[in-house]
Amino acid sequence: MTTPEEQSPLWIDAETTVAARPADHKMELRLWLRLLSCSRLIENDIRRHLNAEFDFSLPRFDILAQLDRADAGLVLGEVSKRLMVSAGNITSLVEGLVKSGHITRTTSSGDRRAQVIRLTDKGRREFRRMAKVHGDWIARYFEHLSQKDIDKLMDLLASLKDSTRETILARQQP
Amino acid sequence: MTTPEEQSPLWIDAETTVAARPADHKMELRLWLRLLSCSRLIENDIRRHLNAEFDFSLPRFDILAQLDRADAGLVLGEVSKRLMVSAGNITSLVEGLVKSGHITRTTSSGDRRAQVIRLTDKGRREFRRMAKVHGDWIARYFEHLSQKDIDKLMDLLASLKDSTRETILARQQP
DNA sequence: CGCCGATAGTTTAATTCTAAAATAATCGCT
DNA sequence: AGCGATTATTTTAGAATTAAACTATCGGCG
Repeated sequence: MTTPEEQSPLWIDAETTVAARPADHKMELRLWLRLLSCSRLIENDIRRHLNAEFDFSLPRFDILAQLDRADAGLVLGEVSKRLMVSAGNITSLVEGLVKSGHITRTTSSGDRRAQVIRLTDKGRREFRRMAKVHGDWIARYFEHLSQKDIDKLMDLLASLKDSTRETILARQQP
Repeated sequence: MTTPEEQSPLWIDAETTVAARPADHKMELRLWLRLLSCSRLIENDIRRHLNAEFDFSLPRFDILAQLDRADAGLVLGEVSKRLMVSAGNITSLVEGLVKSGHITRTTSSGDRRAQVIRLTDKGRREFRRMAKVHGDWIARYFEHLSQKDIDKLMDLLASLKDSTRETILARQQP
């Protein structure tokens, strides 16, 4: 409680835990920034590749990727949720993908508010072609990590995702 | 090294390593998607908060954050590099921050091409006020993780960043 | 049935972002 | 000194993004 911070005071005992430290949160901030920079580094590189080699944008690719796993198609809201982007954003991307012939869009039979989108044959063909190369790029970002590190990272990120979700939820219902 | 992937084919022996496996790269792809979703989850939440509580945008906040650590100010290119966003993007954000009185911008004395930006008193004051709360938000995303997990995650993300950089560099010079 | 709150999408306005071309200044050489 | 390559930034055109207001539909309940 009375503890000075980041200078690593050696006299901190085992009871002086995270919660008991003063609220500087320097460690967590650094962790977040590190996470963000990994993410941007990779995302930017993927975007550049996709543009350069296939003349295709990353958000468009992301939508096709969601659809490739969903044979029955997906409702727009579901796509929005999975990609974690706003609903309004999906509308125009979908419009473009319909126009370019990669997907179809139909009103759900059960619910006339809902729009279901599906890959066309062309869409699936082109997505698969890109996805093959895309998988190779991705794997290379991790190629200097051991399998053990990769497994551990998987675990930790799963925990982080859970932790974050919980935190966000908790704040919405006090 | 010997780890089977998610279908757990028990017959894969110890020699069937990453390199020897067929090039599906499923594991790496999942890892990347998990990293991305942690990142977006947190980033979106921070953005919402900053907007709701301070009526300030995340990219603007990010620029102030860089400047708060740099008393001598920063050259635009350096800001662009650190935030990993394109140079053209910085130009207009800086313009806005100058207009709102949070930063100043002067031509570098040594190099008339370069523009140096610095926090104004107002900018520093307002940034610090926001940063205090911001630090608290961030810490909460990690609050369900042990200190050990946080440390491990720090390590692994550092390795990943290195690995990724190496991969990206290697591709540019064959 | 008929209203009412919730849900699915779209629209709108404004911001953020990128890639690529243009501008301007510096640096390294000869 | 001056030329050519490099570097720092700006401009441009267009895509992606969000929040918030709006429209249409659904589902439940009196």
